Amino acid sequence: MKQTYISEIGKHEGQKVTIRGWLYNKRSSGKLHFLQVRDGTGIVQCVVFKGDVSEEVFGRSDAATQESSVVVQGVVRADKRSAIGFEVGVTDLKIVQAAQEYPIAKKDHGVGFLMDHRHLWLRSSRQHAILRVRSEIVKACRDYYDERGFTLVDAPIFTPTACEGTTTLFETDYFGEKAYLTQSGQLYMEAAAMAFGKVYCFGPTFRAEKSKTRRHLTEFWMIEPEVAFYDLNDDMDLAEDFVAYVVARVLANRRPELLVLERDVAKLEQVQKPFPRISYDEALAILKEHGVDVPWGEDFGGDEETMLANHFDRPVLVHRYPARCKAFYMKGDPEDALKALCVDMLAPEGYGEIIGGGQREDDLETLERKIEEHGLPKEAFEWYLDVRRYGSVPHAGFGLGIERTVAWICGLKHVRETIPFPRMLERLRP
RNA sequence: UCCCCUGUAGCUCAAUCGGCAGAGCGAGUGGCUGUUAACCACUAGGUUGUAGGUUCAAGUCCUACCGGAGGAGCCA
Repeated sequence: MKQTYISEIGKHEGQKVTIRGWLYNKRSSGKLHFLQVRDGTGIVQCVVFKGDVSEEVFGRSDAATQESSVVVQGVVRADKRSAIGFEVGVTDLKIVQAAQEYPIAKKDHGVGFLMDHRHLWLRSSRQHAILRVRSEIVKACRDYYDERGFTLVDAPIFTPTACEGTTTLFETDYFGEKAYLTQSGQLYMEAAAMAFGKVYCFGPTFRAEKSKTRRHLTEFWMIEPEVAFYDLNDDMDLAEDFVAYVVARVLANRRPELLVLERDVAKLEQVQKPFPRISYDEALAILKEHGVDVPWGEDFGGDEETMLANHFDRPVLVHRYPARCKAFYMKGDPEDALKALCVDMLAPEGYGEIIGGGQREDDLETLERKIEEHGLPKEAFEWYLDVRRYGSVPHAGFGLGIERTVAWICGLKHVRETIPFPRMLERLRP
């Protein structure tokens, strides 16, 4: 008999179906066994009544252990007591494999234990919901650019040089030469934008920073659009429209998962265009109102970002930071040489920076001077300078960190749950 | 790299002033025809992270190391 997925079970009321999955939990009451069976699309209660099945089937049901793989046959019936409105009256049960004693119990576990068992933790309903939201976010990101004439141009993972300095990169041996795992595809996207106009890349990036916070991973995913002939304002328009679109998609397609996560959906529904846009100088003024005095030229710490974000009910764009706390390729503000034409987007509710980007320096001589000022080896950037030698145009782009975005939309305390197998300062396995 | 907390049964935790290592969950056995982290009864389960030290006596105090957690800094 053909397999029926639990998500489709309501269409089969009164029919005999076959469900293949795993035993999520079991309760029993003498002659009745209540098997909670999950198949990846949902969980359904399968009721085994001693009077309805053979001695063998009832015995197998009695002996079935948590997370054993099973094939259940039975009749779908509506039941008001069920969370999904239906249950299955079992007629036959086969055990594909009888699971050993399952390490993850129904009650409390510490984070360390759960992270050690991440490969099994993925089966729990909460982790399941988070990764379904992540999947939707990734799809929404791709759809957004694909539907707007962008071309996906994948950036390399192995890179010969750092964007700026080598202290935060993972070094590898590349046939006797030093290579680094990429920390951004941006420089390659700039070259690609001059070929295709509108491009994006989406892939993993790596940072060897010894950061031990709820917002950091050593391996995380980033989507980086880059557009020829865009200035800073175009860039901010794009970032705002993009983030509003992604949030709307999750609200449209993943509400049940947000419910499982007990996310305050009203806060997400407020994420509508336009987003507030403030300059770095205005941000300093807001911080001062809250009694925090950041000297001009300093970057914001986590507390300051949270304070700024809490000032608004939706993501806020902060633009024109001091040039000295930004990368060499950022274009200087023509109205104030001390400032860069850059923008960060801070997520609400203390989730921090989810986007960083800006307009790039498009003048050859200025860029050469900046590379020198930053003490970077010019020969390594010759190919990048070529982009300015042959038909340079104003252009801009940004990078959005997927994990911080997932953490924000799901309302999670820590980014470690937003990626299937997180890589962190003290954690490489499983 | 720094600061702080922490390590006791498979898991989550308790153990008063340094004085008999205990509970819940999970597991096993038995019971129960509507359970929703089911419930009830019984059973098993321990080199208290490791190595030293102080003491009549250390899970408890001290030192070092190892693991875990939170925070800071770092962080296109």
